[in-house]
Order: sequence, then C-alpha cells, then structure tokens
Amino acid sequence: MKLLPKKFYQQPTIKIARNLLGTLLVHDLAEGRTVGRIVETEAYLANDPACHASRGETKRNQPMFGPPGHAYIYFIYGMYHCFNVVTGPRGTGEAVLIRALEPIEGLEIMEKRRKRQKNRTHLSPHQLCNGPAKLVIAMGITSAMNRLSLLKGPLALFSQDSFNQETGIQGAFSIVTTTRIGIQEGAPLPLRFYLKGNPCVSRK
DNA sequence: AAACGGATGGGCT
DNA sequence: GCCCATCCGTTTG
Repeated sequence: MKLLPKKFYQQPTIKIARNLLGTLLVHDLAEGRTVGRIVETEAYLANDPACHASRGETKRNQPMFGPPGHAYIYFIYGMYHCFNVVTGPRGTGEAVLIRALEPIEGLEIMEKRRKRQKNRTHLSPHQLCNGPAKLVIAMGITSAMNRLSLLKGPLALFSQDSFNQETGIQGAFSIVTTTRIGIQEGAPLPLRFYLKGNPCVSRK
C-alpha cells in the first residue's frame, strides 16, 4: 500500500475520477481502522451547472477552490454528508465525489456505525458503503474532516497492491461510464465512473 | 420491482 | 421559501 503522491492530484479532474477507482480510502480513528476500495466516482467540473463551484466561491464550496488532494465534505438533505476529493489547480473549483466503496477492513466497525437503532436486519458487506452518504457514515467521516489533506493521516488515499499474492493475478477491471446520479441542473454528461460488475456500486 | 414520501436542516435567490 | 451530488421503509403493480 503506497500513499497517493501529490502528483496524482495534478491530473485533469476526469482522469483523477477514473484513476481513483481501485484505490484505497483509509481512516484511522480510536475506534479502529476502516479501509474501503473506491468502486464508484463522479467528476464535478468548474463549468458545469451541477457543480457546487460553478457559480463562484461561497462559504460552503470554498474547499473546492483550495489545494487539490484535500477533502471537501458537504451537508445534504438535512441529515447526510458527502465526501469529495478536491482536484484541479488551486482556485479552479473542481472535485471528485466518492460514491461507493468496497469494504476491505474494519467491517464490524462499519456495520456498527451504519446500523440504526431500529434497524435490526443484518447488513451484508456490499450494503455498507454502496452510496455517498453510506460510505461517509461507515468510514466515520464527519464535517470536522472538511478541508483536511488526504496526503497524510488519519484520512488518506493509497494505491492498492493489485498483485494478488495467492493467485499472482493482477487485479484488472474495466470501467463503466454513465451520467451522474441525483443531479437536476445541467446537461446529462458522462461523468460517472464505476467498476464493471462490482456489487458495491450504488446503482446500475 | 418500481414508485413514493418522510426525515431534517443549511444554502441560496 | 424552495432546493438539495440521499436513504429507508412502505405501498403499489
């Protein structure tokens, strides 16, 4: 596992959105370590009306105009947060929304965080992080981590050792491109990316 | 299987 | 006052 270098975040936003697929999001808290493999992303570009930053800098979207490789976490629908990786040179206002993870480590912690008081039903692994707000809850991400750098802990991104020690096979995958989910404004652009056939993707 | 509505509160015109 | 990069339980076909 190697930390994604600063250089990684200097690529164009769409490339970052694609290249983030298969990388590992790691979060270390007192409760323990949780790790998820990114399986679904969406790119938000400066010139697109669907992008929070498209109408200029405000108090909320300010992190999007900050340095790339940092977190942009916003509050949505009165109860949830979504997690983005800031991209583009400082001042651009672009980001990549992380929409789904494949749980790798700390599944018990994730399930504990995700279970509601009333919800007695067991959550299978692929249901823990198959949505932008779900993964934020499962990973223990809060608004306190807004603006923080992802190039150092406790919340950071790593490249995966795609080499499987058991089989010797590379963890190859193909990427599906679709329009983004849940947005109203702007043209239906092909800016959503996910790992083909992965059960942890939020929606086909 | 799909459609629907309630939860719940900050952001922005 | 309406919108919202969501989720979940319930209802409907």
